[in-house]
Amino acid sequence: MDKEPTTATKQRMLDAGLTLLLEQGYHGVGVQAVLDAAQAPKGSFYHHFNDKEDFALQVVDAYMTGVHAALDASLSDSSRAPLDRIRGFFELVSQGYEHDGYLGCLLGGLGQELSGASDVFATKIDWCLGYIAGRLAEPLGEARARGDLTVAEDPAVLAQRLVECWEGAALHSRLLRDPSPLPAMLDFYFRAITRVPDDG
Amino acid sequence: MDKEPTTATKQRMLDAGLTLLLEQGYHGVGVQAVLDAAQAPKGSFYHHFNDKEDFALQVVDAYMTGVHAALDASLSDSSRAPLDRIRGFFELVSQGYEHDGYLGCLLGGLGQELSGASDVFATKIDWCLGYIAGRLAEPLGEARARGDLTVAEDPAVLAQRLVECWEGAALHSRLLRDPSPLPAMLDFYFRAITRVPDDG
DNA sequence: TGACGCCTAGACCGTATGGTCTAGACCACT
DNA sequence: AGTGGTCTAGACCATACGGTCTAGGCGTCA
Repeated sequence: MDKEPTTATKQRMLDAGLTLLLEQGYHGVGVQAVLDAAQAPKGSFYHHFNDKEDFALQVVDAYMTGVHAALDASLSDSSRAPLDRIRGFFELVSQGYEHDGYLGCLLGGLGQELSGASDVFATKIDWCLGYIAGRLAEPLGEARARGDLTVAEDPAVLAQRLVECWEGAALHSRLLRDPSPLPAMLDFYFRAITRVPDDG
Repeated sequence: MDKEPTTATKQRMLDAGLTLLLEQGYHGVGVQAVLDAAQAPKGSFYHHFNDKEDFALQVVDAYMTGVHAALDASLSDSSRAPLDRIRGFFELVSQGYEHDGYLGCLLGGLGQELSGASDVFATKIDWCLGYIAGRLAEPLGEARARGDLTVAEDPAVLAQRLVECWEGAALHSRLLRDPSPLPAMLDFYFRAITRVPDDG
């Protein structure tokens, strides 16, 4: 972590960028809008960031900082069963969505918008989602070792599916501006990999 | 179907729009780019469309025309089991994705990009995805009636989950420019609602 | 106190954008 | 032949965009 200290102005711009990019997307947000929201002049923007793309990438980094924190907070709690830890992670994430008015996931949003035209973003977002899946694979492996799972698939693969499912539910949540698809999808996913389905 | 006949020029613009919007998104595509791709002058664009938003909405309609065709073609084949018909639908959709270079789903793309700032688009895309889910609910209901399902949930709810799962896989496919998440997700989903998982 | 580096400040620039406007080609109908 | 509607054609406009540039405030260290 040999990062420079990140001045207050830069942090304000990143914070504003997080909100604005989530709501309006990359091309929907002008540099000026970030400046206005962060109460900063243009000079500061181009002092701290090479260009708009660099800015957005750093916003993604800032977003991932929060994700890391949520992952660490949830997955390390060894008093809970592995699958419960995963659930805890997504509950934290959901709380973040609530705070933003249920606009879904920044990674999904920017990924959809930019990955068709920008390899840089496609690679970055894919890496981020893959990282999350990688972290979730560990408790999934634990769960399998404990015999909690009723499916035999590689935990890494199961984790990929989980993240994909979540992103799909997050899109629906964004369209509805409503959280309901999120826990519904989690329930569906966990039932799929654990309990034998019951047709009662 | 009391639609006006849609001139060749208008159709060229819609076709170009489909490709361009899928690749670059709404804000990433200028009207001029559509004009160039369709070899049409600006006058034609604003003759056939009120504005850029109207154009994009009509591109979505054109996209849905293809979806309807795929739904009709797949779901009506009563010689196949209901779940096989659903699989057939997504196989057709996948072929469309292949044709476009695995850029995912236009509905997911525009939904993510625009639904934060435009209620019109949010509502429209949600309606489209809901319509697809509605169509898929029928064969799911049939499957349940036949005893093919091992879950008791409402077919409409299961169909919602399916569409969400698919959109999540389509995003991953787009990021990777690779189809592999699509059949993987379908396998996961169908296993979840049918066969008892096997830990062999 | 002078010099240097970091950061703020905002005027300014070239370009591309969405959208308008007028002119005219083409076709059907009378 | 004349007329009206549909569609093509592209010059044109105001604005907003991403990005550059110079100037100045401010703290630090010699």
